[in-house]
Amino acid sequence: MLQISTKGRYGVRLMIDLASRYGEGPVLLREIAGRQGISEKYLWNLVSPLKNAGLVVSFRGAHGGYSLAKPPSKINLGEIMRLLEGPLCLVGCVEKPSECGRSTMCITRDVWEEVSRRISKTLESITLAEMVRKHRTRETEVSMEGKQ
Amino acid sequence: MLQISTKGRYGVRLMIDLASRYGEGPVLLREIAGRQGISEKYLWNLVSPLKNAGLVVSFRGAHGGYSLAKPPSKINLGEIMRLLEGPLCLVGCVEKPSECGRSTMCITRDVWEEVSRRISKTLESITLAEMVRKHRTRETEVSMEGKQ
DNA sequence: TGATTCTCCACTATTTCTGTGGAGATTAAA
DNA sequence: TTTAATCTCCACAGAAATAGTGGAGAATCA
Repeated sequence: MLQISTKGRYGVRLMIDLASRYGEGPVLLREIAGRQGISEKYLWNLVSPLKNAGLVVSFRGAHGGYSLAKPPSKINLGEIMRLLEGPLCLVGCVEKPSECGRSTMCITRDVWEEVSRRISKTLESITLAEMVRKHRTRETEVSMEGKQ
Repeated sequence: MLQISTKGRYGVRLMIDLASRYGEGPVLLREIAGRQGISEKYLWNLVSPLKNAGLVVSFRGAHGGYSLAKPPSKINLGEIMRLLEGPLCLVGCVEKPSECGRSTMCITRDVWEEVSRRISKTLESITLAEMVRKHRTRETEVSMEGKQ
């Protein structure tokens, strides 16, 4: 279906949640789970690869939790998606030259790679900082509307 | 994994195969299957929706087969992919406003829709005619190399 | 008539997705 | 030191999608 999975969707929301609390100390998975409506257990599956890749840091024990490892302006959606969804590639191009035996295939491959490049480029151009800023703007708009 | 399925990949190859024989009468599924290395049976699953959508026409009985319903220059990869992979949308956006209850979600949706738009635009800008032309160019290049 | 070819429904095996369970390790605070 | 909080990790499982097969039947041409 060419749809991204919940891993990518939830993972981005998780990171935006963390980004909007950057500098305020560790955030509990439980809190994020509550705010985002995702089970704490499942969240761990998402935060784990992000931690291994060095995008977030964890603190164990009481008053522990997770924080971004760098400022939100230094993290883009491309790296998050790549960690959670795998290579942002519409076909298994990098790893399997075997698929490329057919000449017709090679022509179509050019197309898939072009599209893949554009997806990567688009996602890499968006940082968590921008997402947080947009989010706050929208929140303000919504609360203003409510008062009219 | 953000990968397109064999439906889309094989389907495009199927259509390029038909396009490169446009005007030469019906083409047998069996021949396409042989050339493309795809089972005849599975090909039917791909050609069926393309026929229902009016992109190809079929001829039954002896000397039957399939042909493009329009010139290759009038068919683009976007419509083929949409028929075989479903809507070219990274999230279930059009059909489910229910998913949109969360405010954070809405911010991320903007991103997914932007990327989806770019994917559509890219694929819609490429016609079968161009693919066939590229294919022939590459074939020539390969045969030239072989003679040196 | 008979061979050819498309048409269509239904079925299955495999893989991926979307989670869940539970035991254990680590740490902060009382 | 004890206790509660919290992350860590492996394994399992149900559900859905993917990829592909089988076989009977209908239409057409020679």
